[in-house]
Amino acid sequence: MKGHIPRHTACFPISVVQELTHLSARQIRYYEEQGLISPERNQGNQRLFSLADIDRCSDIKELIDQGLNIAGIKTVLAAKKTSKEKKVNVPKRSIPKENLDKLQPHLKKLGELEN
DNA sequence: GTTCTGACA
DNA sequence: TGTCAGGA
Repeated sequence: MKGHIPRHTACFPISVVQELTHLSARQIRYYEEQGLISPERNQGNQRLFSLADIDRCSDIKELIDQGLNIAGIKTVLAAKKTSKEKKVNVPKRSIPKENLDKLQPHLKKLGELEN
């Protein structure tokens, strides 16, 4: 048989991705908004996913299950693109830099209260 | 019937 | 994230 579809040939509707990744259409669309995936579009403006896209969604799914937020996933996927097999240190939960900045004042106050 | 975008809880 | 509206 040669019914093999090239990994990068986009030809699946979002419903298929939902079944194969166990992600909701809402999530799939949101992840695209965040630049995590880049499905193509047909003439009707409907998304067309390739097997590569679905694979990527599976990765995202797992990372989400592990408690990672979008920022964390972006980091992982970026690292994955660079090193195809090198093992990268991935924090269980990445904290957006913005939040860390907001935390500084509070940490300072806590320190003062301790004294 | 299925998917799309935008918006609100 | 879920869900609804209104259109393609």
